[in-house]
Formats: sequence, structure tokens, C-alpha cells
Amino acid sequence: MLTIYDIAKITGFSPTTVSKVINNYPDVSDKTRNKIKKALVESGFKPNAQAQFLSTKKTWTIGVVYYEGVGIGLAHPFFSYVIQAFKHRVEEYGYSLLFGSKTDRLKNSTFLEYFKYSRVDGIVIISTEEGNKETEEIINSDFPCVIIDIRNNNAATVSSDNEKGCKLAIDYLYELGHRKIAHISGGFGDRNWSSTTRIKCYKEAMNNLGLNVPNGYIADGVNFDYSGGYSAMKKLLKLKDRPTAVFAAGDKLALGAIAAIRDEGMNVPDDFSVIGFDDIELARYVTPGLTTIRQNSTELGRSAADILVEQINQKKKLTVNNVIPVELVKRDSCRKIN
Amino acid sequence: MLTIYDIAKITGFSPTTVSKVINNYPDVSDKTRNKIKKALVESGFKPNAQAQFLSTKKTWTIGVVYYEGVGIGLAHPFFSYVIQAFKHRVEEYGYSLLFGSKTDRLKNSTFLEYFKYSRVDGIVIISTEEGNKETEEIINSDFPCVIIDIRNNNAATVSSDNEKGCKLAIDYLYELGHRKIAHISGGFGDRNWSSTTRIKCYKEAMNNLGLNVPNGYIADGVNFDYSGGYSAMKKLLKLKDRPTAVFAAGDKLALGAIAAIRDEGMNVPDDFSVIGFDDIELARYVTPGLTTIRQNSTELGRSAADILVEQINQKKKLTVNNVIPVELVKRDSCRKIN
DNA sequence: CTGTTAGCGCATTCAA
DNA sequence: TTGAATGCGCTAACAG
Repeated sequence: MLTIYDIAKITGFSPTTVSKVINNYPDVSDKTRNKIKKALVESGFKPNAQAQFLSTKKTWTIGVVYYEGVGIGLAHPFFSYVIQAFKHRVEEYGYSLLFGSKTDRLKNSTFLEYFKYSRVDGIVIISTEEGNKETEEIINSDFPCVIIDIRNNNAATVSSDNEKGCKLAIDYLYELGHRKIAHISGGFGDRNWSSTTRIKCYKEAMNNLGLNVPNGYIADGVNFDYSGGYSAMKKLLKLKDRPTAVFAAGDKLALGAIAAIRDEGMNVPDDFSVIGFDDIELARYVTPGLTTIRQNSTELGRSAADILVEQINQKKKLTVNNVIPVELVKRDSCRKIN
Repeated sequence: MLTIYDIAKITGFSPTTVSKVINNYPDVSDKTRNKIKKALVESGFKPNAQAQFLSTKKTWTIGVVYYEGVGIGLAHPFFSYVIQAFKHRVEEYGYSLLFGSKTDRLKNSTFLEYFKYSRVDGIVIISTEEGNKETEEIINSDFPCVIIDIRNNNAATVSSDNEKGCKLAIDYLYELGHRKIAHISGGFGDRNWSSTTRIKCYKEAMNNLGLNVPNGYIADGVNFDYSGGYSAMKKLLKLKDRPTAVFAAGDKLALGAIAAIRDEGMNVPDDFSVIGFDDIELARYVTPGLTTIRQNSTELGRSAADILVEQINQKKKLTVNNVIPVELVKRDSCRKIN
């Protein structure tokens, strides 16, 4: 591979001048600049990013943290859209994405260690448990960072307006005449912020309408997953005072719940109304079309990117909690009763 | 951040010796080794990856190429699983994933240029069009690379046994009594290998059974997408000699097709049998459960990782075309007729 | 406007 | 068994 020394030799100028041309310094004559630029293009020269970093301390790289253990992986039907939007936005700023790894080679047990090694300019965390040690470690480090899908007083975060979303869902079911409304939660015990928040807001929304939440009306959907929704719904179906409607904390949960209802020989929306959360791509392609609360994945990603880059540029960590609006998307999985 | 010079000062040894300890060189006394190791751990020292590279020429980084323009993005419900498996496998070897970017900052118009800049050790390409210029450029470069979901005589590739998959699908429908079997293709004109291969194998399988393929029986599903399947099915429904079964080149296509059938007031599998390809996660959670040809995403990813790392280690490009078995998964979207 | 010099942090000779 | 010297490719301070 060519170096700036090679270009210097070819053009007869010094490596410094070549470097200046590459980095658009003003103090180079047009004549020289053009000559060097020409050589640069003709030779297909690419600067060496690692060597650049050694001088500039900037890798133009953002580290990405997924906690796959809790089902939030690359393949997540909702967060993958968020990270895609995030990627596009940071690319506009000139950054690329590096995925955090724990490898034997580095004997690194945490993401932070990996990012220290690879010297990323900033870190984005996709959905974390509250109080997660790795997350705390990153928040307390010098790395600029942003966390998606949680709120935290000591960090920059971006999350959906869960409060509003839950209220929209419950109020809508109420409008349709439902009074017995159950909730399938995202699970993870009390560690998952989205899950606990939606449970809390579900209760509040019920309360505001004067509805009570009988025992067993909050069913644990485990990993925000199809199978979690499936088994949670099975439990709800065993209740002697069955609900007429179910508000699921995620679309996968809702789809799992619908599968469970179907397996019991019943039908949505005739026997149960089901409403989800997220609006994943296929929500509109299933039968029945899934009524849900749409989270704006694009805006979540973009906003996270903006906050992160702002911190990098300002060289200081910010503590803002951006909240992104949600909306109710009516399809066919809920119906009017009575 | 600490450097090996700092560790040298702390322990009283030279930077060289510290480096030797870090890299497990044998010619260091146990006493010295232990002292330095202790200091390393206590100080939380992490070597600087960029500086390391400058000496070793190895970044321990794999570049990832997605062609988002053709709908194969981070958020793809099938390939995201493949890349996840790939990631896990390369991590076992000590590598991390860097996503290829085209940024204004680098004025780079191709992925190859970006990877030259960032000096990745190898490149993985997720599903490419045949003859794609960027792909060709990478194949012809010095970078070890592997391409998923295509076959090519000049490169290392990993793909599913599409031939077998199509045959399984058509034979199964035949067994169920279907004779009028249509195909919804993946689209992309003639540039997408999976799409064209499945069209070809669909025809062959039909031929082998003595079935003919009437005009209009191959409908273009555009981007392997829900909406493509939806509109393709709409066209099939307008045929005067309607098929009784549809073999879709992808699960998203199949789900889109089912939605179209439903929108016309009809039903799967009563009015049409539909079989997909991929076995994406939710295939089993939709109504009806989608019968499909399962591609082994884990094995695709693992195999790709293995071939790529082998090329890196051997320092030479290989040209192998690994083919991963597929299987028929029977659910409820197909039924016996007559 | 151009070039000389030094240094970023590490691994690798090669002496000692 | 240890360490001094050198180079990887680049940018930045400074001098001319």
C-alpha cells in the first residue's frame, strides 16, 4: 500500500505537504495542491486510518453495544431498525460502526475494555437493563455515550414516550367498550426499563379510567418474545375472570398471544382484542392486522446519533433524556364490544 | 490512557519487556513476568489497537458489506440472523465487525475504498447482485472475502441449497394434489442470484413432474418484501386460470401474498396453499403457521466465518462454494386438495 | 507557501 | 533474560 512518502516522491514535494493537501489545509498553493491531488487520485492512495489515529486521537468509529443475552441482538425486529437509522445518521457525520466484542484473544470481559482497546470515539448502547454493571461502567467512563430505550439521570438517553403510548392503548380499548384489560409485560423481572415503565403506565391508565387490575392480569412475557407472549396468554386464558382485551408491551408478545388464542380455538378480534407496541414491519401483514403503538424507530436512531456526535464534538458528556413521540396505529386486532 | 512506557516505569522494566509479557513471549523470567502482569491488571492497561496495527499490520477487524439499496439491511429478518451467527463465530477467532460506510468525510464512493482506509483483515458481503461492480472490485482486490447467498467461481461463497429447497417445495405441493402451482419470485430483474436460481429451479421442478408453467405464473415479488409479495399475489389472483398453490421465494413474500389473499376475502389454506422460503422467526407465529423451506442461518454464518478466517490465516484467497442444506418445515399454510 | 523534525504507542530486531 | 534502537504512516509545531 502506498504511503504519503510515496506520493511525496512521485510529486517531488514533502510528505508534510501531501498531508496538508489530504487534510485540506489552506496554506498550499493551488498549483501544488492540484499536482498532488492528481497523484493522489491516479495512484488510488488511501491514508492509513490507524496511523492517522495515532496522531489525531480520533478513530471516526462508534462502538455499538447489544446485550444479546436479553434477546436484543442484531436480529431484533424493532431495534435493528433503530440501529440502522442510527448508522445512517452517524455516517452523515463521517463515523462508522464497530460492534463491541468479547473475545478470548483480548481476554476482555466487558465491552468497555474492548472499546478502550479499539479507541472508539463514542458508544451507543441498545436497550439495557436498569443498573446493568457494564452500562454503568460505560456511563462512568470518559467515553461519550448514548443509551437507547431507557432513561437515566447520569447519561444521555433516547426513548419513546412510553407513558403516552400506554395511555393511548388503554384509552382506545376503553373507547371500544373494554373494561377487563390485561397486560402482557416484557419480562426481565424489574430490570428492564421499558417493561417496568409500561407496567406502571398500564396501571396508571387503568386507574385513571376507574378500572381495576385483578390478580393475574399482568402476565410475564419474558423476553419481549413470541414465545413469551404465547405462554403469558395461555396463563391469561386460564383465569376464571378472563379479560376481553390484552395490551402487550411489544408486537412480538402480541403476535405470540394471538397464536395462543388461536391454538385454543378462539379468534382475534372476535374473542379477544389485542394491541401491541412497536409497530414492527410485519404488524400490518399478519392476520388480523395488528393494532399497535408505533415507536418511531428512525427518529430514535437519528436522535441518538445527534446527541452522541454532539458530545463528541463538545468533548463533554451530556445528560439529556430525549423522548420521542409515539402514535396509535389502528388495524384489525381490536373490536368494539357490547 | 496508559501506555507500555507507563507500565515500564511502574515496574522498573523496559517497554520491550512489557510488550513481551503482553504478547506472551517465552523469553521472560517468571518473576519478571508476574510482576509485570500484576501491574498490567492493577492499572487496567489496554494496549492501543491502532498502534499495534502499525507494527503488526493486523486490525483483527472484519468489514461487513450490506447493500441496503436492494433491501438487505441490518433489519432484514433473515440475513440479520446470518450475520449474527457470523459475528459469534468470528469472535471466537478474535475478530470484531466493522460496518462498511460511505461517508462524505472520506469522499469514498465504494466499500472497498473504505476498507482500504480502515485496513480490515477480511470482508464479508451479505447477498449481492450478480455482476455487482462493488462486489467484483472486492473479489479482485487483495482482501480475503466471503460472499453469502450467491455462488461465484472466483470467490469464496456460502449459500443454501436452493435447488433442493425448490424441489422440496414443489414436490410437497404436488403430493398434496396441487397441479397449478405459481411462483412469486424475489425480483431484482435478473441480477439477484437467489431470485433467478429459485425461478430456474421452480421451472425444473415443475418440469420434472410434468407440470407446465402457464403465462403469468411467475409473478415478480420485487424486493423479496411483504409489499412485493402482496402485489405479486394480486396479479396472480387476476389470472383467469388461477393457481391453487403458490411457492414464494421468501417468507416475507409469502406473508405479503397471504395478506393479499385475505384482502380479497379468501383464505389460506382453504382457497390457496402457500409455501415460503427462509423460515424467519415469525413464520410459526402467524395465522396460519407458514409452511416453508428452512435455510440454516446459523450454519450459513458459521461457515462463512470459517472460510474467511481460513483465508486470512493462509494469506491466500480461496474459491470454494459451500452449500448449506435446507429442509421443509410443514405448518398450516398448505392443504391437500381433490 | 514548503519542508524539517518530532512524536503518537507498539512490536521487533539485535546487542548486551 | 533484558533492553536500546528502529520503524510502522501519519499529523502538527515550527522554521525557513
